[in-house]
Amino acid sequence: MRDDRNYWNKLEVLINVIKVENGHLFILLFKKRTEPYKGYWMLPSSLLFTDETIEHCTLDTMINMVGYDHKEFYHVNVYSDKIKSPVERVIGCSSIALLDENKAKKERKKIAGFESEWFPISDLPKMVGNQKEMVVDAINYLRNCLNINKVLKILYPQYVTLKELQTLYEELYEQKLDRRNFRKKMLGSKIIEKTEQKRVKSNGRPASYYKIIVE
Amino acid sequence: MRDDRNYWNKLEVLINVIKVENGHLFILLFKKRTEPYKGYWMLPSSLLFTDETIEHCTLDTMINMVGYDHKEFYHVNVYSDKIKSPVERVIGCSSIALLDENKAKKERKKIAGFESEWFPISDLPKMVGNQKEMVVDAINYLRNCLNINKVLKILYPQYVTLKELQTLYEELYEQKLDRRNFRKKMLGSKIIEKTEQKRVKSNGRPASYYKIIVE
DNA sequence: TCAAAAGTGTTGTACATACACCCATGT
DNA sequence: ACATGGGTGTATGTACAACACTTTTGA
Repeated sequence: MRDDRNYWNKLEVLINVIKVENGHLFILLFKKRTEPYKGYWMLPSSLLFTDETIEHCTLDTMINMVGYDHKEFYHVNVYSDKIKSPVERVIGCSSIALLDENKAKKERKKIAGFESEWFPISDLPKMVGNQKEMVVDAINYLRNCLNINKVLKILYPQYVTLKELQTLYEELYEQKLDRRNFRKKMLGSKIIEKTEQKRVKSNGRPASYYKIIVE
Repeated sequence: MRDDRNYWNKLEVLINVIKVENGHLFILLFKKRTEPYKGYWMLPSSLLFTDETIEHCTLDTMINMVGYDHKEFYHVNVYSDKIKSPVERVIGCSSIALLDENKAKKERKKIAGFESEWFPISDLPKMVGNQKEMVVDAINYLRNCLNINKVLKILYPQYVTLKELQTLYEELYEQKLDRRNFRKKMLGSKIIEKTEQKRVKSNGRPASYYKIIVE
């Protein structure tokens, strides 16, 4: 039992909380108020208790630190090489939480003592340790490993305009698309369906809302 | 420092060592010789030392337990919920090692005391704990997350026949393909290039060898 | 000369691209 | 009436699917 000590390690879970707004992706970061890295931004995270599952710890962090009632997470990667704290090595276990549009707009409970802000994924602030690399990994995971249709269904549980979808595709895959061809492709692929509702605000002609139909 | 104890956890790395033979994928497993799960098969694995990186531990396991000089690994997932040992929870950190065809044929040093065998990925034996699920996850990762062209380049560093490639595609994506269309697509996609060499053995007409050209 | 596997060509269809004009609304 | 963004159609090219016959080898 004594030489078990050689195998003790600390872990923390880190969450890439991601929302969409007008087709643009944003990530929720917290400002660090103590040294080291005072003033830098960081992912929401918690240390993993002995015998606790990573899933449990992630959920707990989401509720108690981030303030969303959200249960679906996607594991991205594990980081054991970079040293965040000068005292000891902590293994980082990073995941993605994809918020649906309505949840992101309304439901968050702000937690006292944590200054937080949404950042566009294309314009991240200075971040603690190797966490910027973690965010890049998470976005790549979103892009390459997750099924785009399911992602859309999660982000837009009710309805969405074609403009928003196109912006999202363009941002995610980093290429401009022709509006007319994009529309044809989306409608032809049977993953969206026109509704009778229309967007109310808007400058020019009101856009129709479409429903995402997957599975 | 004392209450740090609440955060101590044990980790083990596990490796899905995968090779290809005649277009079919195989995984290397070891037979467990002690209870619990005596006689069941398991992934090569080691406990992670304090402060050791996962990458280092994985490499070490590859050399000392598996017997290949192999350096490229792809992280798949982390498992903290299932209990493999009745005594305490160990967090499993699983990765893939894709062996190139020649290495898999020749270079392995057998390690004393470990009975091992290659199993087709479609026909796994009874396995320790939740490890069969880990293998399924790894194959899905190979299928969905890794770039197929790079995978081919790794598996076949020198040359390959179109038949082998087609078998591999069919096994990985679980669908039959038309031989003529497959050939046209591969040759048109510029990822392979005909060589002057031909396969020597073979029953019927000898197949040309093709070189995989990526990047 | 036969069996076994490799190699080749044509045609129709579906999908992607490129591009220009009309429509519904708020100001 | 005009500015703003939404919505539509057509022509062309490219990629893929379906399909049957010929070639090269070993036995």
